[in-house]
Amino acid sequence: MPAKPKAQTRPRSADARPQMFERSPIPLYIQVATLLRNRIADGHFRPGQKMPTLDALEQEFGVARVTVRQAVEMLEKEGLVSRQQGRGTFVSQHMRERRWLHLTVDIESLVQAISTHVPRFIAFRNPPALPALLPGDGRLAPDYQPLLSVQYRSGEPFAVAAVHLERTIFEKAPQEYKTRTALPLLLQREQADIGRAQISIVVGNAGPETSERLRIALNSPTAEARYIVENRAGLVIYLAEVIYRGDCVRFDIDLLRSAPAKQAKRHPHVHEADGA
Amino acid sequence: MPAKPKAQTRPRSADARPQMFERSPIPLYIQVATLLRNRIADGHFRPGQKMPTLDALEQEFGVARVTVRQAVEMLEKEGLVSRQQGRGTFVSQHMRERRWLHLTVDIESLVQAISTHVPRFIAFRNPPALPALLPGDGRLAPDYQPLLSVQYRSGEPFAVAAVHLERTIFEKAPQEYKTRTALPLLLQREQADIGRAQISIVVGNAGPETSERLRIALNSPTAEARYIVENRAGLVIYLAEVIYRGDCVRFDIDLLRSAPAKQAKRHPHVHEADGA
DNA sequence: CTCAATTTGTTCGTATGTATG
DNA sequence: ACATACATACGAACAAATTGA
Repeated sequence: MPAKPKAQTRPRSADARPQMFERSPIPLYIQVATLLRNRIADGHFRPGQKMPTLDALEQEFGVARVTVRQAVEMLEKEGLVSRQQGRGTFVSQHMRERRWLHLTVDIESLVQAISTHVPRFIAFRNPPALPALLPGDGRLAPDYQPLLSVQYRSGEPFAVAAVHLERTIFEKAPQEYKTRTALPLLLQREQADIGRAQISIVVGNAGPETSERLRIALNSPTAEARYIVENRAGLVIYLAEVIYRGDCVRFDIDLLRSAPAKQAKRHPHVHEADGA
Repeated sequence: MPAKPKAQTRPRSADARPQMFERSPIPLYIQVATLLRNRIADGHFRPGQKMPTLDALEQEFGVARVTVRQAVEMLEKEGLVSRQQGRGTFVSQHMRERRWLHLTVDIESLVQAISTHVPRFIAFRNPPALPALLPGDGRLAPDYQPLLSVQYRSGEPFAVAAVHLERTIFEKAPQEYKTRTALPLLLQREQADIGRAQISIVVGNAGPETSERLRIALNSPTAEARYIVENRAGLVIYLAEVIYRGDCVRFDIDLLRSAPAKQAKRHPHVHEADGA
């Protein structure tokens, strides 16, 4: 045997990742696939267009040919591209509009949007915990009715809602609250006594139950919206955590309070009384 | 000797994942680590408390001992837990408050919050593309000045901003716009002529440049906020895409846009929880 | 002090997945 | 397609430290 039958191949430790990918533990080919998928989604690659050659991609990302090939293979299985020997890889579809859920965040628009959603209520044994209060929030009532539901749109689940409704308000119309979305009902029935309504939005990641119910991967990104409604006395009468799939939702917020005429009946807060 | 010392070992194809983890291509031990980290973050496991034994976790998640051990090892390297042979694993710190950037989304609060941020401007060759307009947006001006910056907080980058400022407005005070955050300046200088201001927020994932600039993993979740400001004639004078780290930001929105003067008293504009 | 139970640490063998050239 | 290297994951057995009886 010669000293070096195939010379100094020096497989660079097989996984010394290119800089670009180094911060992520996710398999390389999946990261590459995600990059390419994003380029299709944002129109960088358009339907019918030829994708860069394997060589080009290999060059650009600094990965092995097999790796980028594996990535393209994923996209083909998803139906996003089609490959042809000798010709190249072509973008087949425009990705269907991902962010189809547009929530305009003011009270009327929101209520209107929410009323069109279809909730399926879920039985539970251990009632879900109340979301934590933030500084500036009002005080808690002694008892809340929990209501768990999954929101569907054409058969696909897109959000899970864990609602906590102040007990006495729930008791006023339990059958309604148990079958319909609570927020529109609440605002309709208690309109005169609403003192404060706020949403807080964070980017989260799906836990085991959520990922199961939304049929998404564990820890995939979500938008968590925490709704809080207080009456004029500063009592929290509604506290909900709604977890949306991160990839389908958009929140639109008007920065200038374009106060429609209706909002003229707004009532000022009276929080000074209880030492805010 | 019992009948089956090692019996039917049947190594179940080495990676036939338990149901719970099946939807994710991420290595198992990292998924488990994330679950445990979340439990520490949300107070399910408290500082000083003993974590479940390896055996228990192994049982709960249906993974091998070595795997769960690898997960705990990650947490130890992060300084979240400490392990002692023969005793167990203990939660060492309360996780520092992750979401320290609280953006109250109304124009005054937002401007005030943004003015405290420290931008470092970035040179660029290819000017960044204009974010896409949405239905309902105004019309575009013929020319915009792009401004790229990274926002820092105690040395850590938390957002990248790609601002497009209408050319003639930029030319009125180029030096100022090149050194300070544009939005507060703009609203101050053009206050009388603002016709519309809106934010749209989506959950996104960091592309190559963003992940590099924010020093986060490629494709890790982000909050993308698209700011648009139009003058009274419906001309888009400011269009910005700000990409925040997904794990540090919270958006607070008042649904009842009540009178700003009083609101200011109750909600401090930005409360930044102690970062360190 | 010893013993046993508990709990983490270590190692082996095997199978498969990822990534390179 | 192949040879190579390393990472991931499994199951099992054993070693070492801690605790309490």
